[in-house]
Order: sequence, then C-alpha cells, then structure tokens
Amino acid sequence: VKDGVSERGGYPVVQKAMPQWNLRITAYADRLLYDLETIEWSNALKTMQSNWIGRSTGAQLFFEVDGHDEKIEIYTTRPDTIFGATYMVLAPEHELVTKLTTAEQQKDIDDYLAYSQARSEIDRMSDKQVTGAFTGAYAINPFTDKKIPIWIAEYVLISYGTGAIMAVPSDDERDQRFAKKFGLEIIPVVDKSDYPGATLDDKVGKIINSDFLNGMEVKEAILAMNEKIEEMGIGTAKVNYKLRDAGFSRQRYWGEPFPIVYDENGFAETLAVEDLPLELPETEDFKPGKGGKSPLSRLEDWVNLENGYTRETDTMPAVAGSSWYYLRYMNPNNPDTFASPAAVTYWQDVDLYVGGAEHAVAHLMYARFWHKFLYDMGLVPTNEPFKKLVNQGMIQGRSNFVYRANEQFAEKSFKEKLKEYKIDVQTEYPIAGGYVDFAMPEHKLAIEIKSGSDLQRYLEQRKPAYDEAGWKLLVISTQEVGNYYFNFDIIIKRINRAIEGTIDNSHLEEDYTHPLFISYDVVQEKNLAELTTALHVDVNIVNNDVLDMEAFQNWRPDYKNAYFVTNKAGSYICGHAVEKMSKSKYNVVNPDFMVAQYGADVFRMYEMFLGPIEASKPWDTLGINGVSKFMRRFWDLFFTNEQFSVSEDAPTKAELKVLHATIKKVNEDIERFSFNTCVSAFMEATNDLRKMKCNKRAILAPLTILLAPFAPYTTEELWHRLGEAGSVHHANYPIHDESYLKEDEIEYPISINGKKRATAMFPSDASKDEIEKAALEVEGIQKWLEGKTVRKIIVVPKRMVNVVVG
RNA sequence: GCGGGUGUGGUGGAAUUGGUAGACACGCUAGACUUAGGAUCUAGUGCCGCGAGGCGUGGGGGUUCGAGUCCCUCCACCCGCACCA
Repeated sequence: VKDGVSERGGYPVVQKAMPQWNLRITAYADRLLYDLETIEWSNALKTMQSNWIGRSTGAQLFFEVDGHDEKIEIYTTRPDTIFGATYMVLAPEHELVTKLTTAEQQKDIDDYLAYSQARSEIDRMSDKQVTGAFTGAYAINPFTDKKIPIWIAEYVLISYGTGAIMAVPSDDERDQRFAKKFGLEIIPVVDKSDYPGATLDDKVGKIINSDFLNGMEVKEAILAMNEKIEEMGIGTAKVNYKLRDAGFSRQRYWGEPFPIVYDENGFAETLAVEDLPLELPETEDFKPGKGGKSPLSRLEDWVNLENGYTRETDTMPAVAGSSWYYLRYMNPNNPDTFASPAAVTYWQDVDLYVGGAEHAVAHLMYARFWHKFLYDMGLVPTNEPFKKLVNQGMIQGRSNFVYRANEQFAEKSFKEKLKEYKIDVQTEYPIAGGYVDFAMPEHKLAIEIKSGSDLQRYLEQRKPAYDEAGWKLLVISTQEVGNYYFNFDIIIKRINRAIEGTIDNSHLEEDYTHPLFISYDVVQEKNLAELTTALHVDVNIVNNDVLDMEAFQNWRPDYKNAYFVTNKAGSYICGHAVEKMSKSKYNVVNPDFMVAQYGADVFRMYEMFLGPIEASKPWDTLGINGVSKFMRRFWDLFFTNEQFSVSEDAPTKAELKVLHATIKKVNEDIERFSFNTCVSAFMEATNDLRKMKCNKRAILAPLTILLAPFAPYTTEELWHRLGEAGSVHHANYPIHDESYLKEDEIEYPISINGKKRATAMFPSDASKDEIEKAALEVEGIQKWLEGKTVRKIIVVPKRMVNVVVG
C-alpha cells in the first residue's frame, strides 16, 4: 500500500471488517513470558518478546455516567491515583461516543471524528499533537462522587485495554499535557518529595488528598485500592497484555487450506480425519474472489460439497508451516501423523537454532506457542521448541562512492588556484550590462567558468571573444579546472596568452559532455564535500578503494566521457560506507563469483573469519585473500617440490605442542561459537609448522580431521592423498592431550608498580619465594629499584610478577 | 520517550575467571625474485619521541599491587517498541 492505493495496480485500499480465524495465543501469554527464563536466548531477544507480550497488572472498573444507564469500563495500572481522576477519555472509535454526546457538543465531536479518521496511523505516530473534543457528558468518580467530564481523544487507543481511561493529570504525563491544553482540573495525589529525581512514570511516593489511602506508599495503596474496588463491586484486579490474538486467515491462493466446512446454517465443522490431508485445488485462476474473498472462493466445484456443506475458502499464513516444520523434520515420511511419538521422544526439540533477529516477535513467538499447545495435547515431550538460539549477524555491503563536481566546484577552486599563483582578479565584475565570474581590469580580461549546457549554449552562440569596449572574454570549462587541478600552469599559460591577445576556445567544443569526478582524498583535503555529489559506484570496478577509471567510463553511457581529478599519485580514490547490500547501492557481491574464484572452502572459512557470528559486519572482498593464502599454505605442508610428500618420522615435542594447542583451542572455541578465532588458530598452527618445515603424518593427519568441518572439500582430498580409505568426516575427531602442552620454563612479565618493565624465564615448578627472589635480580629491573624500597611483591604462578616500590 | 546492545590501531577483529592490550588477517612501507602480475617470499607497522622514555581500549572519576574487563557518571552510534493508561 502506497498513498492509499495498491503499489502494483494502483487500486484504492479500504479497510473492511471480515470474519477470520484467529489463534488464541493470548491464552498462552503468561507461559510465553515466564518460560523465557528457561531458555538460552539472547537478552535482546527475550526483552523483545517480553515487551511484545507487554504484561501489566492493574484494575478494571466501571464509572457511572451522570444521567445515563451506561457505564464506562476502564483499565488502569494505577488504581491508587483514582482520587486524582478529574476527567475521562474515550477512544474516538469507542461505541459509547455516539450515545453520550450531547446536542450542544455534537458538532465538536463530529468535527473531531472526521479529523481523526482522516489521519493515518503514521500521522498519529509521527506528530503527537494534543487533540480532543468534549462529549458534553459527565461520569461520576466513584470515590470522590464528583462529576467529571468525558472527552474523546486520539491518544486513547481503541485496541488496548477497554478503549477508555480515567485521566489522572497529576500523575500521568499524557493526561497532564491534555489537561493543561484544555484547562481541566489537576489534583495532586502522590507526593514524590521523598524521591528526588523520580519521574511521573515511577510508581513511588506517598498518597495524599485520597481519603483512606492517605499516607500509604504507592505499592501499598494499589493493593488497598484493588481490595476496595472488589469490595464495592465496581471492578476487579486484572492483568492486561499488549499481545493480541493472531489473525490466521489470508485471502490468498498460496497457503494451507483450512480443513473446515460450514453446514447450511453457517456453523463450522472440522473435516473428518479420513478426508485429510486437504490439498489446494488446482487452478489457473489466481484472481481474488468477489468482495475481497480468497481466490479459492471462485472454484465453486471445490467449495460446494454434495451434502450442501461449503468449504472455508481462506488459506493459512506462512507462519502456519514455519511454526512446526522442525517437528516434521524428525519424521519426514510418516504418512499418518506429523511425527511419531517415538521420533519426538528421540529428538525432543531443537538444541540450537541459528536465525536472524528479524524473527524475534513473529515466527519465534508463534513457534513457541504452537509447541506449547502440542505439549498440552501430549503430542511433544518438551515445553519449548528452541533450547538455545543464536542470532547470526547480517553480512553488510561495503559501498563505494565517486564524487561528481557541482557547478560551484570550478569557480571555487579556480579562485583558490589564482590566489596560490598570486594572480589578482576581481569577482562578479560588471561588464557590458552583465556580470562575469572573474575580471582583470588592468588587462581588460574577463574570465567565465562554464560547464554542461551553459557551455554548450555559449559555444552555439559563438559570442565574439572581444566586446565593443575592448574587453577580451576567456572561457574556461569546469572540466578544464578539474583536469588541470594539479597542473594548473597550463591554465595560467592560457590566461597569459589571453592577456597578450591570443584566445583559443576551440578545445572547449566537447567539454560539456564530460562529467567531472573528484577523487575522495582530494575532496577531503580541499573540503569539497559541499561542491560535489556523492554517487554510488559499482564495487566490482573498485579495488581497495581505487577506481578503475577505464572500467568506470564503460560502466554507464553517461560516464563515457568522464574526466577525473585524481590525487597526486594519479589514482582516483573512492569514498566508502557500510550499508545493507542492495542493487541500487551497487555493493552486492555475488557469492557464486567468490566461490568460483576462491573455492567453497575458502569462501566458507572467510565468512567465519570475518568476526563473531552474532555481529553484523561488512563484506570485504580484499580480506578473502588472507584465508585463501592460508588454505594454500596448509595444502603446501603436504607437498615438497610440488610432489605429495608426507614423512612418517616421529614428531618433535615442539610439533606436538603446536598440534595439541590447536586441538584444544579449536574445540574450546567451537563450544562457544567462536568460529573466527578457530580460523585464526588454524592459521597460527600452519604458520608455525611452516617455519618448522613439518610434513609429518602424525601431525598433519589429526590437523586435517580438525579442519574438516571448516574446509570439508579440501580436507577430504588431502585425507585421501594421505592414503586413508573412508571419509575424513567419519574419522575420529581429535582430542588434545594436556601432557604435550606442559612447559619446562614459563615466561613471566615483570612489572614495577603495575607497569611491565621486563620479562624473564622461570622454571614452571619454581616456588613463589624463588620467583620473588629471582625477579629482583632480572636484568633491566635493577635500575627501577635504585633508591626505592620494595614494599611488596605479588607473584601469580604461571602468570606474572608485580613489584610494588615506593 | 522506554527497553536492549555496542564503543579497542588506517580496517575486520583477538584478549575465555581482573594478570604481558592489539592474536589472526586486511591494508600500508621497504626489500628480494620476476615473462612488471591484483603472484610468491623476507622484514617492519598502536601513537608521540633521535633516544631514555611517555601516552594508549569513547570522555571523566573510583576500587585494586594490577582494570579493555568491576563500580559511578557522561557521550556517541546501532537495534527493537512507541500515546499500552
């Protein structure tokens, strides 16, 4: 929907009440909220769900209306402030509005209803104006017995609570704004003087002006008032939710059809089990049915059954499938049920769910709800579907920009260049009834800077280079200024020739077709941001922010004749920004292309290497070389002079240490989803083994298995070259042996007053006392101790030494 | 406005319980080799300083022998909700 019409066809969009199927997710609101504590999800996601459920506790009660039988039902979280309720507000859509409005106020109310109906949701959200209208009717505050006016206003929403409120302007910010604007009474009922800094929203303070509540703390008063309300029979304590029941009908073809039929009287019945599954009927006509009905309603043969029953023609939304597909995965080919009891008992639930945060409140909420329902039906053994959830970040695009010079660019830089060359000119000088950009009166020389169509017009008119008063006119194109930005002598020569009397404008003929682009570093250095327009450029013709200028000219016809202001090195540097990948931003990198160039293993590892799994981060094509280099180096460990060559010799202590340290690190990091540091560990190991010139099977074989989940294809090939029969992915995964990691000597940093001043090797089994003594003897430490007293020495075994002196 | 999160070199990031900040990689600089190629190899690379040394994890303050990590406070950015009574 755009501007009230459908974006595709331009048809008007109207709101319409329709009977629809709803899922009573609200019945599970409390369990959906409290069970969040039992699952391993991120805080962000849990709070999102809990805000979405929006549980609040308060009271629901009735206010009598003066002179009417009607009562107004309201919901409040602050029953303690009821003595301060000086007026009431109904949502404009509230059903009592028409009944209560008095004749005198009819026009005001009609005007207001017209106003609020015309305002879209977006209007209401973006400008929160204080608006409203008086109905002319009065309610009775059940505690003060005072008559209080009933208003209508947009700020009360029909969809939350009861669509009506008691307004307490002393203790609610919105009510206060409203009361002030319309001059309504404000009675203070909560004394917050004991709580400096507390806002109106904070439920703290001492109750005043409230009869039997006086002197109570807010929390205490809420309980007391709830009791009183129930005692008086005018209301009850109540829990309220923001969460709404889920609309489950769609008027579309694609979607699961409802297994529901209606009898002659329109009562719904479920299809018999033997008639399931109900499949979508085939059709080639997907147009909507009459009156906004689903396309299925057009298929009369399918809709009308022999026994006089008719089928439901709406279909289910996408969440119908996504709410429980993981259960079907447990037993995909079972023809009788979604999954056998044996299968669900075996698989239980989803141990780890990796998905985007965009599913936070829709899919992930529905799936939990469905799962809980199935649990209640005894069909699944667990209460929650996804025990642990990790939100992977989005790979963003790194966009590049070129900077097109605006009209004002040339004038400004021309002026600066003239200043640099100490050439004195006047600007905006009046000549022959008009103005020229620059003038040198002593030489009777006028200079105009022209570009684009302006230049084209000038050339077509073929104005003479001299006017009647004897002034000479030199035209310089914007493109020239840019072109010779670092070689301005050429333009100075033209000016000098013009002073002598030779003016040659012939080269300007084509300049107007040349857009001018300025290198980003020049834009920065010369502060040209406002004189240029940043345009997205295809990242595929930019390398390391350096533009391939020829490719740029061929990129789009408009840029065929582009001129560039390069930096002093002759390169055109592009600006950059991290944004969502998008075609319009020309920052999309095609993974197929990357896989073709580097292979799937390198691509896969580079995605892991980019950073933590939860973080969104920019795709940086350059960095993939690092992983590619690693992969080749790892491969090279198995080769000597391009021949596969693996030694059967026993490994050294140092080599075993590299292997086992890597196994330990990688296995630990996998446990905490830190795949980027796993890749780093593999790189370190490879670098170390390269230096040791290690090609021993005893080291390389376990390393190959360890790497297999990260680089499945390459490792499989190496595995076979190692002469192993089965798949590397079925090999026993290595476990580290702590004994290989033991050190005889440990390097200790030695600090003086917390600042590291030296390092020294001490035996790993040295006692604290031995280290303390030895540390003071270390070379480079002595000079820090001169003339000072050693007050304390802290030794953390196998970590560090800190000497406190003073 | 409310709620959640994040701030570390030129860049992506590492530092798992308070214990050598900057692992690993990109980029950059210099050099080697070379059919000069966006290949490969070697060395260097937080900042300031010739040096000794000083400074340094968004800013300020605190706890501690020791703080990127804990506490207080301020700032910036990102995400979610948004008149929820």
